[in-house]
Amino acid sequence: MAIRRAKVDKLRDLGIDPFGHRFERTHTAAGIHGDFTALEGHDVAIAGRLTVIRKHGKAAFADLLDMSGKIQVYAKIDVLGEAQYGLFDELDAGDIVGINGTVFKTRRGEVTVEIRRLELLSKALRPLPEKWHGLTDVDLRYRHRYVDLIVNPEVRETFIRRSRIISAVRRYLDGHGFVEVETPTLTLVASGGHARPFTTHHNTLDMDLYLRVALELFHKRLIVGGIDRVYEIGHCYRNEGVDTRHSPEFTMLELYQSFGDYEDMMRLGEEMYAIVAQEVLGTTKVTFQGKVFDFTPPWPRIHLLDAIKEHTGIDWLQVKDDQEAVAIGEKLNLDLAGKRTKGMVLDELCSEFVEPHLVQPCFLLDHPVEISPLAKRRPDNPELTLRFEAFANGWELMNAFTELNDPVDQRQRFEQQAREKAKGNEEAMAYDEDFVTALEYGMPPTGGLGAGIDRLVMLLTDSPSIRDVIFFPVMRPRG
RNA sequence: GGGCCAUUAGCUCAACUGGCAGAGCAGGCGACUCUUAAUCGCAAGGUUGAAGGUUCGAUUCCUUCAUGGCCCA
Repeated sequence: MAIRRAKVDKLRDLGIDPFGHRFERTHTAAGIHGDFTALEGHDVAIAGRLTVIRKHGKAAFADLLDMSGKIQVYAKIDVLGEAQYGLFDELDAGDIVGINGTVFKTRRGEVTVEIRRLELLSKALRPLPEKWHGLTDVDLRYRHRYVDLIVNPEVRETFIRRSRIISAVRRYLDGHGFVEVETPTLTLVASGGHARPFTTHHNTLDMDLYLRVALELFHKRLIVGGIDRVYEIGHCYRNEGVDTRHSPEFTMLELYQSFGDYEDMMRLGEEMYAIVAQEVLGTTKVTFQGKVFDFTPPWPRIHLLDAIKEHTGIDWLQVKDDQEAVAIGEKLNLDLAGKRTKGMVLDELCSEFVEPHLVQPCFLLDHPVEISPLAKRRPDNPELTLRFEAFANGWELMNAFTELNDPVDQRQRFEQQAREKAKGNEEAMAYDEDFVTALEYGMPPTGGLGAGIDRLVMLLTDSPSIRDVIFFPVMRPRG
């Protein structure tokens, strides 16, 4: 660092600005590789970071990295002259330069730009990590993502693909008449999801606020207001543990369609995933960590209680109360610490005995009402709801229902959730009085769907950890 | 929250059973006009994550803590 700083001073003394200005590019690295036959012998202007430099006395090679990839550049004293070659000789790996030069191919067949004019655009004061092994320490990769992006090309590819996935989702929904909306992240009540919220404080209003855990209740207010089809892709925040599939700050897609139901959402969900995979990967058969998941619609529909019966032998509709549910859970050796209600036992039963079997994309249908406080009851069995969750690889990918639009029932569901909370379920849903008021004005029958974007990106980029698809995951400060 | 593992030079890693902390790359100086992990020579680079303990002696053994990873809840 001290040496690099001295170099900066030396360059300034020579009248060279170590932190240059605008540079007009005509080509990118990948563009030159792709169009070599037409470009051979022609002049190009490129800019980027020098990642390695190989000096040979009065000539030198270097690799220049721009967002499209790498291209070799060649500096020769005969061509550049003493002054410009001297500048090149002063450069370090990591420096950012602009180059005007001529495209040619070396004797070894490498497409290269012979430098005719060189401009230093930014001096690097810190050295890049080792050129062969690069940066592998995951802690450092997340903390210094900018370095990770410079030295690990697959990281750039992953995040570019993330962007493509999200635009494909937007294109699909825009094409189906959905209106993209933005709703508050700072809220008086954090409801709509089963999670503990983050709290914060507004100073001038002197009030506590919560970061949203879901988009749902604001979207349904918009449905009440007559915006027939809405969607939002945005961050939600859940104050809970961190592992390879959970991040406290994550990206959620939610969408609501008036006059529809959960059958519409199933068709929309499977079609959207298939189309996005097709657009981004060119196939609906997705390879993830050596396994292949086939997202081609239609996905199998599995009734939740059938799956429970199949994997545990229990007929859940015969379970009368919390006490009996807990007894069943204990008999199956479930860890029910703090879980004392029918809903919590069923959740546990499901994660333990059913979800691990849901490997290929499928829909799990018709959840009991006690774990679905925002979903409409089935007309043929009011103990069940018109709800589904989509699964693949044992992961929950979507959660959707025919939305509950009866304000009286909604009020009772919130009250039931409040009782759950009183019994120790910290993830029970918060009571949102204003949302019930909205329903009292009348909400049309509506199908709604929520999906974790990060998990979709993980599947489509073959990333084993959610932190591989979030640029700057939450980290503790280094000790 | 629990278990296991890791933490040594800017980066990637060594250091046998407790006995002088080392290498490659990067960086410095020098040589070299088609290299691509360029090559060759020279010199330099360290609070071994932190604190404590055992010991004549600790990178190594023990305890606590910090950060991260994997698995479990």
